[in-house]
Formats: sequence, C-alpha cells, structure tokens
Amino acid sequence: MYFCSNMYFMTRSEENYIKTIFHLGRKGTQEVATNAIAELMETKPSSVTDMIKKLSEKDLVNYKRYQGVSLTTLGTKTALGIIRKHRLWEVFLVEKLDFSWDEVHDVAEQLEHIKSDKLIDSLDRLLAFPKFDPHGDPIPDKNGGFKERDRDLLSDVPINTVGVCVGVKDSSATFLKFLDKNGIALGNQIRVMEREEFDGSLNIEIDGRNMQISNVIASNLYIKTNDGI
Amino acid sequence: MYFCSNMYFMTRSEENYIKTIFHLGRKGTQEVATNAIAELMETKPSSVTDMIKKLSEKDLVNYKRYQGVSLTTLGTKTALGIIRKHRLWEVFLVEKLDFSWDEVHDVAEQLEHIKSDKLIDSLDRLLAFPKFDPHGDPIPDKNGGFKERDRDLLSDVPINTVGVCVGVKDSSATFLKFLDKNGIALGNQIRVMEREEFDGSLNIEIDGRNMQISNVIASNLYIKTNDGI
DNA sequence: ATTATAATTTAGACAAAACTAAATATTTAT
DNA sequence: ATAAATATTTAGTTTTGTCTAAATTATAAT
Repeated sequence: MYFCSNMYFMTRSEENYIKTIFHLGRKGTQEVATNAIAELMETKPSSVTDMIKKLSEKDLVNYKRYQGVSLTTLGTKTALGIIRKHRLWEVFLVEKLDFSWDEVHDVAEQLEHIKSDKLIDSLDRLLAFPKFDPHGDPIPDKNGGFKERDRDLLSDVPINTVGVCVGVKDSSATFLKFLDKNGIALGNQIRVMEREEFDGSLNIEIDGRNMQISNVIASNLYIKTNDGI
Repeated sequence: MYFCSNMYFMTRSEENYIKTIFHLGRKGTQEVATNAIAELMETKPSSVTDMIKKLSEKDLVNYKRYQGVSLTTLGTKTALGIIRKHRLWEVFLVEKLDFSWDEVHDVAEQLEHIKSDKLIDSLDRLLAFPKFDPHGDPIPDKNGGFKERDRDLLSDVPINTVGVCVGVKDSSATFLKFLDKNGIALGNQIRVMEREEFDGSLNIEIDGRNMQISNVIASNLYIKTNDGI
C-alpha cells in the first residue's frame, strides 16, 4: 500500500467542496444538488460541475451527470478529517485563546487546511481529547469515529421537559451574540414552561430565570433530556 | 486613512516572496538579485520577475529593471508581521505541543499565513510574550519592533571565551538533529578550550563534558558572552 | 403529452502563478 | 574595448479555479 487517504494532496478548494457536500447531504450519504453547493459556497453552478468532475476523478465523490453528488468512503473519511481539524481548532481558540464562540468560525476555516497529522493529534492531546466543539457539535476522533449526541431541538420537546442546553443548530455570529446578550449558554439548565400555539414561542425557565423565546430561537437550540436512556 | 498595512489582501505566494526578500537582503534593506530569490524559493528567475512587478505595483518593493529589489517600508512591515507569526507558532509548537526544534519549520510555514490579528496577539499572550523562537531568533513585537540579540558565532570568539549557547545559524532539521544527538542545546554553558588552526575545529567544554566540534558546526552556533556590556 | 421552467452541463474566456525558450542587459575576462 | 559569460527580462504557454453565455437535460404545469 503506497497511499493512505491523507497522502493524496488536496487543494484548499477541493477540501472546501468535500466539506460542503458532507454538510449538505447528511454526512455525504445523500445526493446533493449542484445548485445547493453553488449557493452555499457562493460560487456558480458551472464552477461546481467542473470541480465535481475533478473530485470524481480522484474517487472522492460518486457522480453521474444531472444526478447530483455523494461522497465515496474516501470522500467521507476526508470530510471527517477536515471537520475534526475545524472543531479542534475552535476548541483551542475558545479554551486557550479566549475567543468567544461567535468569533471562532472564520479563523477555524483557515486553520482546518493546515496539513500535519502530528499537529492535530498533539492539539487534541493539549485540549484533553474534547468530544464537542464550542457550539456543541461532535468532534470526530483520529479514525473518523463520530458519535452524534442524543439531543432534541427545544422547539420539539413537550411542555415540562427539563434538560441541559448542549448545542446550537445555527452557529452564525448573529445568533450566538443574541444568545450571549440574553444569557443563554451551553450548560444552562432549561425547563419548558409553556408553548404558545399561535406562534410557537416558548416560555422557559433557564438557570432560575424565566424568559420568553420565539420559535425561531427555540428551533435552533438543542437540549439533552434525561429520558430516552 | 482607509487602509492600514494589514488590510491589503496578500496571497500566500506574495507573502513568501516578501519573506524571502527580507531574509536575503538583511531585513530587506539591501538589493536582492532575481536569481538569488529564484534559487532560495526553488522557482525560475522569470517567475520571480513576474512577481516582483506585481509586488512593485502594490508598493511592497522598490524595483528598477536589472537592478534587483529591496523592500519598501510597507514591505518591511509586512515581512516582520509574517516572521512574527512564523516564530510565535514555532514557540507554540515546541512549548505547548511538544514538537522538537527540528520539526517546527514546515508546519510554521503553513501557519504563518493564517490571517487574524486577534489570533496572533492572543497566541503571543498565551506564550507569555516570548522574545526568541526555538532556534534563538528574535520575535518581532506587534509593531515590528525587533531587537537582534547580541551574540557571536562560536567559530569567531577567542580561546577561553565562556558563554551560553543562544542560537543556531543553520536551522535545518539535519543540523538540529545532529545537535540533539550530541547533546548540544540552547542554554548550554560553553567554554572554548582550543582551536585547531589546520581545520578550524574546536575543543569545547559544554555543560561539563568535553567535546571536539568541526568548524562547520562552530560556525553555525551562536553564543552569548558576558563581555561587551 | 407537450410546453414551460428550473437545474445542470458545456464551451470558451480570464486571472494568478508558474513554466520554457528566446531576447536583452550587465558583468567579467581577455 | 570587445567578446564571452552571466543575469534578467520578455513573450508565449500551462494549470487551477473561477466566470459568462449558450446548450442540454430534468421537472413541473397545464
């Protein structure tokens, strides 16, 4: 065996496409549309087609004209490697460099392309092998192992549910800053008091305080409850 | 003032040229030859000419055809910014991630291009504002302030000189591994016992032990003595 | 089923950064 | 001072990743 997956050289652009396909097609298993990729990457559909052909040559994606793309096993492994790097760097920025959770994304987008296995494994060790990033998303391990935490959207749970806030669905700076402003953070204890049927807004008790949140907010907050197991 | 120096977008390639010109022409003040740049960057002279024209457009270098290049004030400032990042990352890799001094270079070459002032200033703070990198080279401060440590090549000092090993001139992995193998590290106490006139080799006492080193080795090791001031 | 609309691909062009080969300027040697 | 050698630049080409505009395929609507 001359090559392991990481030995193929990949450009930054190729890596970004792989990452996008992974995110759009739930872990790359689902077929993703050219236009969807173009929109998310703020590029043109024709550029996407070009790149997809290239990725297909390299056996990173499955592709048939007009049928959308999905990741191959190799593509998925590659995507998980990039996501691992992205999320570990995010933890580093927050834990070691005092970045706030709304500041990490852009820098992590750059850092995720640094190529060095030793670097990322040492970073993992320095951070004590974190399992989740600052937004509550799981960090794949060295082998791409990836356990999605059992969690629910606050908008989906029944009244009186009690749980801990463990993640956000939308991790845009705008939303995160809104949460900061309203004192909502990961780790907060939450109880759903009342749901307004008209607009889906919720009355919740969060770390003792009582507050009203819109359905938009509730449908972007994950909580972990005690039931299930 | 719409722009400060860091607001101009620079490609990775442009940054590498600026860095090379800085290193070749003692801090960019001296005129550097096209061929010298090409050789160091393992590229062709014609490519260098192309890039130099581009850098000249951006006011990063002074350029007259056939006359070589030097850095402008802006170019120097830019170079110092890149070198600051490179060296801070090296310290990080050694201090926090247990890299050895011969492993840091390639990764730092990648990390030095990450763009984020907050990142680099926080890193500086995390590392407690180090003044020198793992090879003994000075780290420019936030404003490009740069104080070269007062030091001498071991090959240049008179017999009986006593000093502390504070840096290496050649920081190639080959040389650094050689030093490791022979138990020579920064911080070691060194006394020059004897110089062999025939080949310039030295007999030195280093941290108690006695050893013989060739002139090639001696002319790549810096020591700090107590005289001067 | 046929047409209209939307999605996707092809063809051709461009900028960045490299290259080769040829031309030009500078330096060195006689 | 002139020729030879060396250094540098120019001109034209390539690759990567993007674009626009046109053509093709798929999907939705009547």
